Amino acid sequence: MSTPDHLVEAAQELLWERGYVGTSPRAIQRQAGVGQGSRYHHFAGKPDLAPAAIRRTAAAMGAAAGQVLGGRGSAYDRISAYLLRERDVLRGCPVGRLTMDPDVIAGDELRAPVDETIGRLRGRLAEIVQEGLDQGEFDGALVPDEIAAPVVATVQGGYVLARASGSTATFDAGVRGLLSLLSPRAGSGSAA
Amino acid sequence: MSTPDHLVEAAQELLWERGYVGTSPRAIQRQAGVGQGSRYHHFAGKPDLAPAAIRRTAAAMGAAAGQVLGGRGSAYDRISAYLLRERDVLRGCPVGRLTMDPDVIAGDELRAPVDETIGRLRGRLAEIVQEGLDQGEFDGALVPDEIAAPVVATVQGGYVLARASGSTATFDAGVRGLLSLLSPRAGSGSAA
DNA sequence: GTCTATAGGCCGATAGAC
DNA sequence: GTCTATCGGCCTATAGAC
Repeated sequence: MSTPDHLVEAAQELLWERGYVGTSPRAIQRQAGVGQGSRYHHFAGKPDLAPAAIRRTAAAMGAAAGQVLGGRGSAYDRISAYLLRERDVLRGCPVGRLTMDPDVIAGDELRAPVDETIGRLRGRLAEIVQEGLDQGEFDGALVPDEIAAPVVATVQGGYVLARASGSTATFDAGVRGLLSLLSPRAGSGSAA
Repeated sequence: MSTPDHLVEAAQELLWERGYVGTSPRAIQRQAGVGQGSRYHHFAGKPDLAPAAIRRTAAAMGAAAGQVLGGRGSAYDRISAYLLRERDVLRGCPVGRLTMDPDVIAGDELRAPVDETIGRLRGRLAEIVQEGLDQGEFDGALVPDEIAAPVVATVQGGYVLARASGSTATFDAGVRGLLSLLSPRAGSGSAA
């Protein structure tokens, strides 16, 4: 792997762990094991390195989510697969985490990749809910966009619960609870 | 108001906006409009000031949530009141936000007030869900702890969605969607 | 109880050798 | 392309005057 890639990867790790305000370019180069000159040769500064790292993280996240959601089961099965997907829960979401950073939210360059990744995820989930509605799998009163939102939010908020308590149990409880609310058996569903 | 209170209040504001790693003692004293000597007279340093600020914020949040949840309507009505409660959505949750901070999570002194506040909120919501179950208001298959979690998570995750998109619309969509899933009319509920 | 001055550290960025 | 040296800035914390 080339030096720029090393730097971007180190930046991804630190942005995930400490956010934008907590990540110094010095720490990035230290983590990447490269000198100061090398870093400045490849990147103009933090405002140049951070977007590259965020874009790469966002792309990886989007691809992983897309793969889970692109399966072949019922709508409920695919949403379930997304919610139950393996995660490093106590580390939180490398993309969603950035929204708590004022410097990320302040400008479009850093915010855009975050917004697009989460927006696409919501859109994809809404499509799947619509498919479920078409199949009579869900209560016809449900609005796809309004179901996609709490699905994503339960994951993002689940990280908050888990990190607050220091345990993944609360994340898991949230996922199970949301699935019980979505369950075709629990809703009036096609049987209504 | 006394000088220590000024400092704690300034710390609360900055911790909400920029988190622990992004908040310098210097910025706190600047915001409070006091000098360096005054600050060090009242507080030993950031590890002394931050817990005081976090505890006060957590107490205020807990009291506000308790008031909304202590109403007299049906279980659904009280959960609905909590979810629809007025919020400064784009600023996010002053308590939940802290969970994304590695320095807050690292030690018990800063994490404990956050954990207790969120834990009590979950517990209170679970009690209300149990009341709803007792009244036949909800589907009997629902587990109180597992419903309380996505309720809190939808709020916490809703902040992520809203801040990512720069709009409160996604937060509102999540709340509406979750309420539609909880609605006695949509579930099999007492009619099952 | 509050001020100013100062010490010492880390940071971001640049300059220049190799 | 990578290094080391260095400047200027902001920070945390302390010391001492008032």
